[in-house]
Amino acid sequence: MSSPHRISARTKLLDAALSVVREKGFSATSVDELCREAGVTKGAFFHHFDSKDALGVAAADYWSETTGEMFKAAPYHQIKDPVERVLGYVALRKQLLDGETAEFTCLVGTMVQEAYASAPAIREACKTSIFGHAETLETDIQAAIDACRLSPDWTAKSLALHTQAVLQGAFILAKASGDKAVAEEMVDHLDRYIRSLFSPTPAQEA
Amino acid sequence: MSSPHRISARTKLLDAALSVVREKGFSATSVDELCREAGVTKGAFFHHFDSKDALGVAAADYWSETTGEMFKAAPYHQIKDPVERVLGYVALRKQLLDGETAEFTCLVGTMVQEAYASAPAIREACKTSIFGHAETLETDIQAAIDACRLSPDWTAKSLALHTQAVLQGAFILAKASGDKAVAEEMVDHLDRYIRSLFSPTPAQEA
DNA sequence: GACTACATACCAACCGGTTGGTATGTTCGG
DNA sequence: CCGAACATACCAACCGGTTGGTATGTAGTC
Repeated sequence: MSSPHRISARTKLLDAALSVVREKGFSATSVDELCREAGVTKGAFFHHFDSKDALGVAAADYWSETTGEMFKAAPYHQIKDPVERVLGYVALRKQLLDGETAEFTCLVGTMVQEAYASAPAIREACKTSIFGHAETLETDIQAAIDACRLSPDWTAKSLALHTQAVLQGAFILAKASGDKAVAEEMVDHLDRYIRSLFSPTPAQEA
Repeated sequence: MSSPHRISARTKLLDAALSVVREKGFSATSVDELCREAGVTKGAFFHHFDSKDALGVAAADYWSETTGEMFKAAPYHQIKDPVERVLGYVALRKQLLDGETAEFTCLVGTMVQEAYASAPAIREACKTSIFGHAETLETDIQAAIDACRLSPDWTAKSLALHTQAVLQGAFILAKASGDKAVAEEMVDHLDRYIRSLFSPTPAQEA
């Protein structure tokens, strides 16, 4: 896997894929362009990946790994109160909406839109990435449900997925408008919704 | 515009674009395939559209028109209570999650992901479509705010856009999982959020 | 007979993928 | 410790098919 070489062509190609695919989409990105961006030749590409689709799968897995490590190391995990921990995650996601559009949007969310029907392997890798990340949130949400002694008519899993849906939708609106402020407002609504779910309401105090 | 001919090649091409682009994405859809699907030749294509990108813009506009008419004729508009009218829209969106994935997902949401950085004209057309549709909701949301005598720290516009973000995100999760039930759950969360915003809470009864 | 609405035939550029090859390890019997 | 046998990582050139786009022809309508 990790050879003692400086930086392998494989890693350079995956890094190139993260930036180029997020800017132009998967099918609009050519293998030649990926190689140019990575500074390697086409021979190197097809030495490491059987096909362009295989690169797509590897890129999704690479995305899961790198972002997974980043979220795992994030400070919000140290918040004691489980509700505040969930809100800490949301705050982090808002904070991450920085820089150019292609830099804060989601690789797998972009790819799955193009590949869900034509490239089953890519769709599966994207599903694993999104739903796997949601699972890391699910634990905290369940802890918050337990701490508040709620018996909601929604599940921790569905709320975890909802956060991902809001973020993916926010990315689309940011791309359409060219304005990340819109995405920030969507995250604010998500924050408000989660607070409402964990705040006692008259109806729930039966 | 509307010639007396049975169905013009232009319309056939636009209809073909709606289905093919939603299934394979914009750049993975070739002009040849569009022509094949529409049953016309390439000459007809470039007679009606200056370029493939121009077809993309026209398809986004066509999408705005057709879906716009559909929503305008929807029965939820006749609901008297403004809050229930907004919830009626959400219920309709949930109801529309039917059939194959490519049949209920959003053309412009799919296209803008690929074109936002490389095709400004397409991005603009998609922005107009999404934000224009949100505006039709904004009116009802504002009426609901007024009817409930709320002074919220969010705007009717941002909530209208939030509904679109949730829906777009729900489409992505449905594509990734291959399961529209996930999308339905996301819409349920949206419904719950909107109800919470228009329900009086202890904090707001000052 | 001019104009619109298409069809036919074609092209240069680019696409994903393959080829034959080299340079640099790594393995292991003697 | 040596060197044959093999593996890995990469490169430059090339291939057939497809791409978006064009040039030209033609049937029907005002």
